[in-house]
Amino acid sequence: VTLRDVARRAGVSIATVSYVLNGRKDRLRGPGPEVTERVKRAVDDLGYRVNTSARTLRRLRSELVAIAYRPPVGPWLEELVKQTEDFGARRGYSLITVPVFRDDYADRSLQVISRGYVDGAILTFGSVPEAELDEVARGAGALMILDDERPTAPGYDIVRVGERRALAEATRFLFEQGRRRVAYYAYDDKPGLRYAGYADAVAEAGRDVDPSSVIVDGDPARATAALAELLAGDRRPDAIMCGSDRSALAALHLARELGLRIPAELAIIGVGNTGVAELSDPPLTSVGIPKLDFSPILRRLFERIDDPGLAGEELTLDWRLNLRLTT
Amino acid sequence: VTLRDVARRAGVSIATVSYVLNGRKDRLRGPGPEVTERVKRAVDDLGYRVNTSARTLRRLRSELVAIAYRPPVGPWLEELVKQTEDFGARRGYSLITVPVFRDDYADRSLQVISRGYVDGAILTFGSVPEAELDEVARGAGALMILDDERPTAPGYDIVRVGERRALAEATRFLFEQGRRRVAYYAYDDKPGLRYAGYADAVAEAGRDVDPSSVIVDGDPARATAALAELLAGDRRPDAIMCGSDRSALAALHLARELGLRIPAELAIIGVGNTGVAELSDPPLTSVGIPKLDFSPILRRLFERIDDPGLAGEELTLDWRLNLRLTT
DNA sequence: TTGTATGCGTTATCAT
DNA sequence: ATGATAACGCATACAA
Repeated sequence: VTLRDVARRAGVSIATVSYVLNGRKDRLRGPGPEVTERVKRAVDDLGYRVNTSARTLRRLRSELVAIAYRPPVGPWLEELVKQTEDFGARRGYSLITVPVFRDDYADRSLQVISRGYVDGAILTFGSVPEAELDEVARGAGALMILDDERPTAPGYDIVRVGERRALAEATRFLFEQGRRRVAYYAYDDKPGLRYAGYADAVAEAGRDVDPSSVIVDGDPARATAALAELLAGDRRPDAIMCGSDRSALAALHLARELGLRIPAELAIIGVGNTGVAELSDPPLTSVGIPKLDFSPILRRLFERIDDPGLAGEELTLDWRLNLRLTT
Repeated sequence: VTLRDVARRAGVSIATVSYVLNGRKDRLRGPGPEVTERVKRAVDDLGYRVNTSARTLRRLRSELVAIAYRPPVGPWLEELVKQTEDFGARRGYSLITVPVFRDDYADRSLQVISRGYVDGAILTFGSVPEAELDEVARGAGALMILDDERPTAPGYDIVRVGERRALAEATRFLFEQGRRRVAYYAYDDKPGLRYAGYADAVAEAGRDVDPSSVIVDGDPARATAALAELLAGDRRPDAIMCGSDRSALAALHLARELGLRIPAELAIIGVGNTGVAELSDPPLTSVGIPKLDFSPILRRLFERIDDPGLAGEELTLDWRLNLRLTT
């Protein structure tokens, strides 16, 4: 059922139906109340729904933004999604999210972005494989890329969080506290920027990274087992820099089971500064933005949707150390 | 840059360009290699990308499916998303997900589904407010609704899991084990079907629900505090039926901190039968489908995409009690 | 105030 | 084997 059907039924033209439903740029008021009434009834009777594709084709706007993400999701992403939904709704936009589980499907998953169906998109950390990014970017609408390393370019904006610097800073803090053996513990498949920041600080302190006190394992169960062994061993660390709040909470839990006094015998720092950090017992010191406020990013994204010609800008969402009771 | 630009550049008609890029219904082989080559180069040179809206308008297919969900997400949804991405990819489909945070934005969030832009959608539990469902359904393509209560209808399929029955069964199991005081513990804003199942079994056992041993609180921190108090009190339960695996793990944790022997002094059952249930220490008894396999649902969804006239069917994803070491 | 007619970019049909 | 052309459904400039 299309506009034509409605028009026929209401005894008016297609243009009038469209006018009633969406108004017109060149008119202030709508058609007369009697016509309006007839049209609206016809719409209801027939159960007319606008055809998104036709409208988008005509308007060159879909009023849709997307967030690409790579599972598993954490509270951080959830908050971004929520704020984007809020922010967009006020401007008449809807939000979809695009999960990217596997690199070999990534191009297909991202087509909805790379083929320009959405007016704007936020590509969160790790959601787009390096190899695909150019391809995605050249076909997309407004783009906001969350990435610490990728260089800026004219077509899009980039958001930095300074992971590496922030983790170095946190690790440095532990050394300055007088900690001697600072371990690293993360649920990652392989060491990344966060580990690099840790390693930076270790090197800066004039030490070598001790491989036996670095646990990087994508499988939480295996990682936990390794950590338990480390904590029970004779070269027990007196601090753990963790790759996430989740792993930090697990470490905290383990440490308490072993009866270690926190932070006296063992300091723990997480990453993300998610809500659970504040609520844990004891509250967890964590690296991250103090308050999850993405409005600068969203403002900029919608600016760019309105004006695609904007130069590429570098935004920043500074991560820093949020001290609580585990350090 | 459109097909016309490419055609001009390659010195062929737009029909030929389309032919090269997508084949034709009425031809088996493609155009000659020389033309093909010219067209492909023109496409590369100009950076042509198909316009999704135009294609969808013409084809009456977007090759997109959606999953609507209500945050927070659990492992269950993540697995569904992953399997859908896999399943769809084999059929040339991409997946988007539609988060629905707030009921007052729900209609807007769901527009991408209700306005028929996706060929099919899975509406997971709680993602669509009751009041919106008809509205969404009438505009959508193929629909699969995960819901235990909504009646079947000709336009879509419904998946039942039998939450209420399954929770009653689990609770009954606890009574049959000889447990006397079975508490209920959930991170929900208000009692729902799961609680109802618990209450059914309590009534069936000829008892009254003891309000002091029912903890239903959307805030995990508050809920945990309440449970701690309950477990420390003089009317300590000897079993806890939990509303999720997550809350069950928290209860398990708490119980162990209090030094309770599990399952001798306290039995715990979770819901979801997620991966963590198997991996916890001790492994958690949990209500859910034994293995997260959504292929029957997906098969049916795509069947319906191919043949929208199909009658409404009732699928089932039987939840049952998966016994492990906490009971 | 309402209607007519055009074009958005594609694909499918029919003609060459 | 390739091309011309007519829709797909909608929004708008322009005419009435």
